[in-house]
Amino acid sequence: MMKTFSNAWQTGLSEGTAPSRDSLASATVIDVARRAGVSLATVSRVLNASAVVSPELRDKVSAAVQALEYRPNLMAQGLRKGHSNTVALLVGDIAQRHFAELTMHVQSSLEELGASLMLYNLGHSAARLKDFFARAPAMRLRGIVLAVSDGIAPSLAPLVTEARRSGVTLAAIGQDLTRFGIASIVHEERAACRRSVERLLTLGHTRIAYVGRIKGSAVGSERFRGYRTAMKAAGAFDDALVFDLAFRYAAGHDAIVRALDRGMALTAVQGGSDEIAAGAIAALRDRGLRVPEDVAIVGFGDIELGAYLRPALTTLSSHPTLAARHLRDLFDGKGTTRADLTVLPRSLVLRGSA
Amino acid sequence: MMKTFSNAWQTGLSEGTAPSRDSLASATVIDVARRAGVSLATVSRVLNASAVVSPELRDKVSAAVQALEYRPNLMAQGLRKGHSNTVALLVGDIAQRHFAELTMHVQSSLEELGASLMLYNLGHSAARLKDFFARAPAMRLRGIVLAVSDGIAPSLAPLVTEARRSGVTLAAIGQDLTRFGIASIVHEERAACRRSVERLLTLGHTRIAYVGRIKGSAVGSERFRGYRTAMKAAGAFDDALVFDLAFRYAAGHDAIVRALDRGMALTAVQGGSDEIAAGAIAALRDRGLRVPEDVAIVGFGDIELGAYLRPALTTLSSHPTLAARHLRDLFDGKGTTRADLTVLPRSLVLRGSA
DNA sequence: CTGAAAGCGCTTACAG
DNA sequence: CTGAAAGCGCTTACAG
Repeated sequence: MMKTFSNAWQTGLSEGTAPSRDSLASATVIDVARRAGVSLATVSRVLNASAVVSPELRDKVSAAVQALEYRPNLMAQGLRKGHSNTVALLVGDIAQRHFAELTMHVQSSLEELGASLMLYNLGHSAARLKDFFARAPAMRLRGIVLAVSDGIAPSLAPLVTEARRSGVTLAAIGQDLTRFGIASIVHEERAACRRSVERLLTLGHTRIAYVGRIKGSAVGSERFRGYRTAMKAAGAFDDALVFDLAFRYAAGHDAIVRALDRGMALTAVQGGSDEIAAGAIAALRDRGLRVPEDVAIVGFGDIELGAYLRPALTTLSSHPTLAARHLRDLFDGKGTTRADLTVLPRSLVLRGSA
Repeated sequence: MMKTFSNAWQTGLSEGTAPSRDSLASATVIDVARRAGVSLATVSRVLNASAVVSPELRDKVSAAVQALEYRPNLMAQGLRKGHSNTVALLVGDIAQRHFAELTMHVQSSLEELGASLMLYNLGHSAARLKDFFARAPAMRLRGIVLAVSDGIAPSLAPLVTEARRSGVTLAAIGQDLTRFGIASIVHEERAACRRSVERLLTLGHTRIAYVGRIKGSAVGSERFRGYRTAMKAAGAFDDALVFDLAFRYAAGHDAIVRALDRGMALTAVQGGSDEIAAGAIAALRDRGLRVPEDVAIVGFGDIELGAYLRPALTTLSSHPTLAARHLRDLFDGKGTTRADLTVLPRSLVLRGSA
C-alpha cells in the first residue's frame, strides 16, 4: 500500500544534498555535452535510447546528467517533435462523483505513460466545449479524451477533422463515438438499466418511475431506453412516469416531490444516477414514505456514498479503473488504436433500497 | 445562465465554413508574415500588442491571421519565454467532494487568465508528491497550486528553493504555508470548529466525539484543535472521544461502530468532514439510534450531499468559489503577490442533524 | 558509433 | 514604426 502516514511526508526530497550549481539557470543538453565531452547528438541519443552509443560515452553522459541534475525541457522537446506530451481530459461535470473518480484514474494512467493530464471541465455547457475547441489547436496536444455524458455528437465533426489533420489521438469514455471514428470505452447502459427494471417488474412493481432522462444527456437517454424497453415489454410504460427536471441530487428530489404532489401512484424508482436516487430517497422520507417498503429505489453507478445511505442503495456497478486502464492501452499501443468499441459490464449491486 | 440544453450542442463549431488550406500543417507566423507582406517581428508585435504598429500593417496582419486560421504554437512561445502557460494543481484527493469542487473553480479561474490546468492527484500519498517534485522541473510550469490537507510541510523546502530559482509562482489553498513564503488561501478551521463545539456544549452536550483528526492531516488537526479548546474550556475533554481511524465515509462509520461496541456514552459528534458525518449517521442508524434525538451530528464543509441526507446535515460552510477567485487575483496581479494569508470565514449551516 | 548543422515556431534586443 | 537576425533547448537526418 501507499505510505499515507504523517511521517512519510517527511522523507520527501530532503534526503541527500542538492549538488552545487554554478549558474541559476537549469542545465541544458549543451551543459551536459560539455561536461561529458561529447556532442549534443550523443547526449540526446543516450537520453532517448534512440541509437546505439558506446558504453564509455553512455556512462560519461549519465554521470554528467546526474551531476548537473539535468531535466529535459518538455517544451523544447515538444516543439521539435511536433506535439506536446499532455492529454486533455474533457469531463462533463467534475462535481459529479463518477466524473471525479474517472478523472483520478485517468490521471494516474496517463502518468504511467509519462504524459500529463490537462483538465477541462465542461459543466454541461455547450459554450465551453466550443471554447475548448478554439483553444486546443494552440496546445499541440498529444490526445483529447472526451468523458462527456451530454449529446455532443452534432458539434464533433470539426474536431475530428482537425484532430486527424494534426495527429491528435481522440478517445471517448462513457459515450459511444465510434461512428466518428473515435475509439470509445463505454459501460453497458441500456441493457443494464433494462435488467434492473425487469427485476423490479419481477418483484411485482408496475408503477416504476424513471428519473434521469436528463435533457441533452446522451448517456441518460441511453439508460432511459433500457427502462422503456423493459416497461413496454411488460405493458407498463407510461410517459407520466418519466422525469427529467434537473441535475444530480435535485433531479431526484424534485421529481418525487412533483409526482407525489400530483398524487401519482408509485412503488419504485429507477434513478439515472446514484445522486438522483439519493435525492429521491430524501424526498420520499420528507413525505413520510418508507424505502423500500413503500417505494423501492435503484441508483446507477455505485458511488461510494451509496453504501452509506440508509437504507443502503441498490445500484448498478461501474468500473472507472478498468476504463482508465483501457484508455492507457489505447494511448500506449498506438498501432492497434483503431476506432474500437470497448464495453464494460454493469452488474446489479443489491443493497437495502430495492 | 449557461446554455445546457440539447440543442445548444448543435451550434458548436459547425457554423461557417472552414477556410480552404493549402498544406496540411498548421500555419506559422512565417505564413502569416508572408501573406501580410510584413516581417515576423511585426506579426508578433500585433499578436501580442507588445509595440505600436501602424494601423495599415495591423489590419493586414489581422486579415492574414483570420484567413490562415493562425494559432500560435504554445510550446514555441513557452520555449522562447522561458516558461509554459500551465499551472499545476496538486490536490490531496480528488475523490473528496470538496477537492473536486475546488478543482472545478480553479480550472475556470485559470482559464480566465488564459492558463491551462494540469491536474495532479496526490491521493494522500507522500510518494506521489515526491514523484511530482521530480517531474515538475521539466515542465517549466507557470505556477504550482498546493491544495493539500496533509501535513506536507516537512518536504516542502526543496520545492520552495527550486521554485524561487526558476520563477515558478507557488500558492496554497486550504493550508497555511506562508511560513515558507507561499501565499496561502485558507478557510477558518480552528475557530469554526470551536464555535460549533461550543454550540453543542451550550445545547447541553458534554459527551461530544471528534471524528477526523486524520493521521497526517494538517487541516484535520487544525479543526481538532478548535474542538479541544472548546472541550477543555468546558472541562469535558476526554481523549477517548477522539477518533482518527480512516478516510472519508468509512472514518465516520467505523468510529461510531467502535465507540458503540465499547459501550461509550455519546450524545454528539463533530465530524472532520461531511463525508465523515454521513458515515457516522449510517452507523448510528444501524444501531437503532436516532439523529439528532439520541446523537447530534455536525459535519464540516457543506457539500451538496448534506442537504439531501435525512435528517439534513448541520455543517460548517466553505467557499471554493471565493478561494478560486483569490487565486486568480494572485496569479493575475503579479506585483502584489506577497506571501499573504487570506482567510475565508466558515459559518454554521443549521439543518436537522444537530 | 559519433559529430556538425539544420530547424521546430516563436519573441526580443538591436539597428535603422 | 519596421525588419533582419539571434536564440530559447531540443532531435534528427546527413556525413563520416
